[in-house]
Amino acid sequence: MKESFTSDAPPAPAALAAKVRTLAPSMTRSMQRVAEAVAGDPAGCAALTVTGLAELTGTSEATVVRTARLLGYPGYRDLRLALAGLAAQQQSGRAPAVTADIAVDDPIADVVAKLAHDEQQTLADTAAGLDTVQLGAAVAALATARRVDIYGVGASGLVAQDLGQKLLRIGLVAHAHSDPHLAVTNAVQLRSGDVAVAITHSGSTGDVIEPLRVAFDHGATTVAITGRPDGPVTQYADHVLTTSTARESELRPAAMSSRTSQLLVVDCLFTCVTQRTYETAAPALAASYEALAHRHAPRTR
Amino acid sequence: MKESFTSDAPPAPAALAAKVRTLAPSMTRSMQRVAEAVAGDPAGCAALTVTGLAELTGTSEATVVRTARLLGYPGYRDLRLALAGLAAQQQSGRAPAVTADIAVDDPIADVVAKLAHDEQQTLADTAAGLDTVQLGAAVAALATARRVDIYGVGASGLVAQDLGQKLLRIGLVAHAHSDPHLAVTNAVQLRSGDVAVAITHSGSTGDVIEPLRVAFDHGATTVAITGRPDGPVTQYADHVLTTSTARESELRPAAMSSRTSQLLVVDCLFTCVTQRTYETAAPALAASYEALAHRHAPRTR
DNA sequence: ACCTTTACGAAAGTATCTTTCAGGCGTGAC
DNA sequence: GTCACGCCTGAAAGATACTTTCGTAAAGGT
Repeated sequence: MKESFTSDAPPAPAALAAKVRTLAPSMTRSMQRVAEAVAGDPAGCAALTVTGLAELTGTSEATVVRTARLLGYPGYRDLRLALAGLAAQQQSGRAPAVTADIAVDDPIADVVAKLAHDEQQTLADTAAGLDTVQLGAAVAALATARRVDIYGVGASGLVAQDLGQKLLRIGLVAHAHSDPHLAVTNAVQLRSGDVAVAITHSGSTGDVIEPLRVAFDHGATTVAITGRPDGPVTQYADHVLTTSTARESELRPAAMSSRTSQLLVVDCLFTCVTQRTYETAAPALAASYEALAHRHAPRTR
Repeated sequence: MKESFTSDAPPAPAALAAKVRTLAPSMTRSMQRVAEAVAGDPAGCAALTVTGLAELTGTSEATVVRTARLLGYPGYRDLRLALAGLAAQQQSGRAPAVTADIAVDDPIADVVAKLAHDEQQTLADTAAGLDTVQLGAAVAALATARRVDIYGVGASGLVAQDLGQKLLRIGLVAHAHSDPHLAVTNAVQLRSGDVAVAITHSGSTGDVIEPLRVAFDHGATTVAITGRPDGPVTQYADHVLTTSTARESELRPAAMSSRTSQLLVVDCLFTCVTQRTYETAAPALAASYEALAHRHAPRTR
C-alpha cells in the first residue's frame, strides 16, 4: 500500500518544520510525536539512531521509518542527513553578533570569533583603502633598488622585520632597523636609487621619522606605511601607503589591528615586487626554501 | 542539557576543508584521495555510502573509515552527517568563492584583492579549527605563570616576539628567544609553574623543538602553536594549538598564511589572558600606553 | 456484538558500517 | 645488492543500524 500523501516529494531541503505542520493532521499519534521531536530539535535528532529516536519518542523503529517516509525521504537514513544539514544551517544562520566589543566575561569561543572577525574587517578595510597608484610606485622603486632600509619600532618593528626577511629572500639588499640610532647612522649612506621604508601606525613616531628624513635628504626614494596619511612622517615620504585604523577597546589595543593592516600592505609590496622581478626572485625563493629543508626533522611525507 | 562540544576530537562543523588541508601531509596517498574527494564535493560525497565513496576514490572501505577517523570523527557515519551539514551551509550561503592563484601578470589591484581574500580565509579557517579547550588550558597556564619563555625562529620568530611583547605589556615575565642556543640554555631554568611556548609551522623545526623538550623535561607547562598537530613538536607539548594551512603558490609562500594564522592564535592567547588577569593587566596596559605617549611628535591635524 | 480497518511494535531480514588480518610495497640498513 | 622491517592497503569477517514483515490490538462502523 502506498502512503505518500506528498506525491513525489523531493527530499525537503530546509522547509522541514513547515512540512511537519502541513502533514501533521494526516499523521497518527505516534508519528506526530516523532515529527514533533524532529522539528523541535533537528540537531539533537540527527545524532540519534533509529532506535534512539524511537526510544526518545516512546515509539518503535518502524514508526520512525514510517514518519521519515511520510516526510518524503526514502528512509530514516536520508531524513537524518537532511536533519544534519538543517542543523548546520540553523547554526550558521545564528550570527553571534560579533559586532560587539570583546567583554571581560566573554567565553573563549566568543573571543576567538570576535578577534577573527575584527581582523577580517581590518583586512577588508585596508584592501579597500589602499592606493594602488602609490603602491605601484613604491613597488617600482623597490624592484630596482640598490639597497633598501626599513624603519619601525615597537609593534611596527616586527612588521619591518617581516618585510626585511621577505625582501632578502628574493635577493634584494634589505635591512630592517629597530635601533633608531643605528637607523639614522645608516640612513646617511643612502642615496638616489636606494629606498627607505618607514612603518609607523601613529605617523608621528620620532624614532622612525628621523631616519626617513635623513634618507629623504640624501636623495633616497622614501615610502611611508602609516595609519595617518596626514601625519608628520608623510612630509618626508615620496609614496604613502595608508593602513586602516579600527576601533580599539581596552581588550583590543590598536596595535593589534594596525599590525594586521600593516602586514597586508607589506605582503602586497612583497608579492608585487616578486612579480616585477620574477626572473631573479623565483630562483632566489626556491634557494631559500631549499636551504631550510634540512633544518627540519626527518618527518616528511 | 549536555552538549558534546569540543574535547580533543570536535566533529568539525564547517572547517572541514581547512582540516583536510591541515592533516593532508600526514595522510597516506589513498587517504589523501578520499580527503580530496570529500573536500571537493561535500554534497556529492554525503550521498554516498562507504562502499560508494571507496569505489569512487578507487580505494577500500577500510581506507574511507580510516580517513574519517583521522579527520576527527568516530566513523564514516558521522563524517557523512558533517558533510551533509557542510553541503547545506554552502548551499544556503554564498558560493565558496574559490579565488584563483595569484599570477605573475595580475594587475596590482587584483593582487591586493586576492591577498586580502586569502588572508581573510586563513583567519576564518584558523578560528574554526581552534580547539577552545586547548586554548583555555593554555590561557590558564599562562595567566598564572611565574615565567614564560617563547621559542620561534624564522618567520615564526616574529610571531614569538609579538607574543612576548604583548605578554610583557600586561605584566607577565615573558621572553621570546630567537637564538636556539640561548633558548636551550634558558629552558633549563624553567620548572613547574612556568610556561614554554613553541611556535613552528612545520612542527618539526629542531631549533624550536629542542628548547621545548628541555622545558618539558624540567616540568614546565608546554604549549605548541603549529600547523602540524601530529608533528614531532607535539610530543613535548601539554597543549597544542593548531594553525591552519592554506594552499600556497610560488607567489604566495606558506610563510604568509601561516604567519597570519599564528598571529590570530597569539592574539587569542593574549586577549584571553588579559581577561583572566584583568585586575593586574588593565593597569599594566594603561601604564605601557602612557609610557609611549611622549615618543610621538605633536599631532598635526 | 461482530467485522473491518487502521495503528503500532516485535522480530526477522538486509544494508551499511567497522574491525581484523594477511599480503604487498617501499625504505633503509648492512 | 640483498635482506629485513614497517607501514599501507584492501578483502572478508563481524557488528551495527536500518528496513521490512507480520501479528496483535484498538477504533469505528454496521
